[in-house]
Amino acid sequence: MKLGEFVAQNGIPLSRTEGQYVFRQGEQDTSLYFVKTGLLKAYYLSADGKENIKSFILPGDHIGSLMASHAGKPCSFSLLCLRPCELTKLPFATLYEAVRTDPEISAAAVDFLLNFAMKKEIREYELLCLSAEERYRRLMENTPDLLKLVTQNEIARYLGVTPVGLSRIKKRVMA
Amino acid sequence: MKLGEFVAQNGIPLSRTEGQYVFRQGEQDTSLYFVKTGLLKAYYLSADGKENIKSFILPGDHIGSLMASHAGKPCSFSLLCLRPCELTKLPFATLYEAVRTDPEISAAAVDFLLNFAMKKEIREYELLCLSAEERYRRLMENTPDLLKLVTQNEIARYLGVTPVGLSRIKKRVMA
DNA sequence: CATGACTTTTGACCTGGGTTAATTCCAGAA
DNA sequence: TTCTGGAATTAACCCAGGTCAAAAGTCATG
Repeated sequence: MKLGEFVAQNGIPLSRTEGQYVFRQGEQDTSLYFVKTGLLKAYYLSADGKENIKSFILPGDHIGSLMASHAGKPCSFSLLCLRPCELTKLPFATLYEAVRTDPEISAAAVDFLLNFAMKKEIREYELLCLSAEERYRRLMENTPDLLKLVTQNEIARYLGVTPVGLSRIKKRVMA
Repeated sequence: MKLGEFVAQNGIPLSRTEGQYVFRQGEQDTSLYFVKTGLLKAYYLSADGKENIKSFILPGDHIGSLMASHAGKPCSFSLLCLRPCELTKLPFATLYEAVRTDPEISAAAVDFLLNFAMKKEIREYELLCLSAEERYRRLMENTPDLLKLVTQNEIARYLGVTPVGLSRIKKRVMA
């Protein structure tokens, strides 16, 4: 993919150890991050201290705060490394600039965004239409490997239930 | 916006009366629709007959099935007119072609998709992190006019609760 | 004014998942 | 092998919202 080359040439390598943040909710971070190795979680922290996990980010995936990069607002979520990570950091402005001047990059960006939008639609569908149990079943089918990489606590926060709730769902599903 | 011109020049005008479908879940429809006037709802129908409303589409908004247009799958939701509608239909392939050849269109498409992705992120956040009551409060604040355009039944299905549930939430919120 | 056909509200009851707190399970350190 | 601290399970209790069914609005039409 042409976009991959662009990122490799214009991005800045970045290492993070387990437990380090890439950025925190409320901060201003206008870069995109492409994951070479490692594992991260993007999560919202509510005013009353509840954590909700937006997504897990695996090698080959990418992440960044659209709110911060494109709308000039603070990041609405935090990005934390669950494993040591090798990332490539690309300032959003660099890509946005390239979109205006390089047609090939621009077309690649459109593809990139189309895929991104489709993923978001699927997640929206799952949250709107499926029960927590159905979401858990889907996760088991679609990304069973993820279940081994993160704690059940985190799976729960990703599915939109508490760890206690997920434990009950598991029992029910296995029976 | 440059994209608006492109749509006006390359799109096909389309009229629909209240109650007519633009496309139905399961069909193959690879066009984007830009709303001039009217009101539509995009909704999922589950196997057991439950309706969940993905979004309401107002004048100035746009809609289309990414799954169908970009991934070659059938539409995952239906698009129904709640009022007589004047639309502009633009085959996705036409736009996609233009993206490859016209840098200006391409850049506009990137902006378009960025805005789209941001909206999706907000909805994802609301569904993941907020209770039905909080979602209702937000809706009242952000788009109070919508409450007058559609039935409470439909508002409920948009918020992810039943009409009965919403009636109770309303009572609670007003008190 | 009366008649349907909705839409909304209410009531009774049920259930999935939240909350809190106590256990039980580990896996790694000593 | 034994500690120890976090992860997961279990139990008891609670509540938001679901379901079903009845009642009460609402409103266009004859």
